[in-house]
Amino acid sequence: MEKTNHDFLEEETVQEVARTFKALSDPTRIKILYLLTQEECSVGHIAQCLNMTQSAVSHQLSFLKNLRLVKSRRQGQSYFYTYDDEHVIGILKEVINHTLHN
Amino acid sequence: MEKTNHDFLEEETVQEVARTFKALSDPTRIKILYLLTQEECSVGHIAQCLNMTQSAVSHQLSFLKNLRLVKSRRQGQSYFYTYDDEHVIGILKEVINHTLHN
DNA sequence: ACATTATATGAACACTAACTCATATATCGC
DNA sequence: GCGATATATGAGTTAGTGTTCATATAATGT
Repeated sequence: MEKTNHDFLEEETVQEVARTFKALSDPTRIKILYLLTQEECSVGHIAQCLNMTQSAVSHQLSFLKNLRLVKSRRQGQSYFYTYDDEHVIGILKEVINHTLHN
Repeated sequence: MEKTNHDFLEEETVQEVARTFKALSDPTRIKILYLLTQEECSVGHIAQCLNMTQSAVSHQLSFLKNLRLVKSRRQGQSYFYTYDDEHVIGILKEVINHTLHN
């Protein structure tokens, strides 16, 4: 096929798609998001569940929040996080299931 | 929820899921895979279409081949690549469409 | 107001990843 | 066999990523 006959994605589109997948490409972030599919979690709870430092978890949460994949609400001294992108969570679950059944 | 009541993924599963998403997290690989959804391509053709060096494309193809996301056949001096994982291509298309319609 | 608890944030560090450059390998036409 | 073409591959470089450590911010209980 000639180059001119191909369908090319806009550079901006490619970048955005890459960003989405990148968010899901780290084991820690996968674990965090998977936890959040089960319940709203505080930072400390996540850290405890995943055996990670508070700081490491917080950094990743702020990463996910920038991409609007999670959101947070304050309650007293704690922040509670929930996922905020049904589509991305759906993709994650799909790949997890596919991986489990292979 | 108590930690013991959560559902945790096997470490191996998480790693594999992360690998899959990582494959899709780079703009170049996205472009290559998207091209391959349209037709079987030689390395040179891909390089020309994407304005990249032969070497850069070849490195990424070998990356994708290691994960069995693409396969190649030789024809004369050329190698022709096709995608080799319907599920991953499906995920890619889904995220592309979702990105386009937002 | 002060100590405590929970979280966020910035800097530094180690590790990884993608590209370039040079070169190796393999096929083709002659 | 030889030059030309197409691709693969290894080393080196540079940019990016995830963690730790130290510290800042903010709410709570006394």
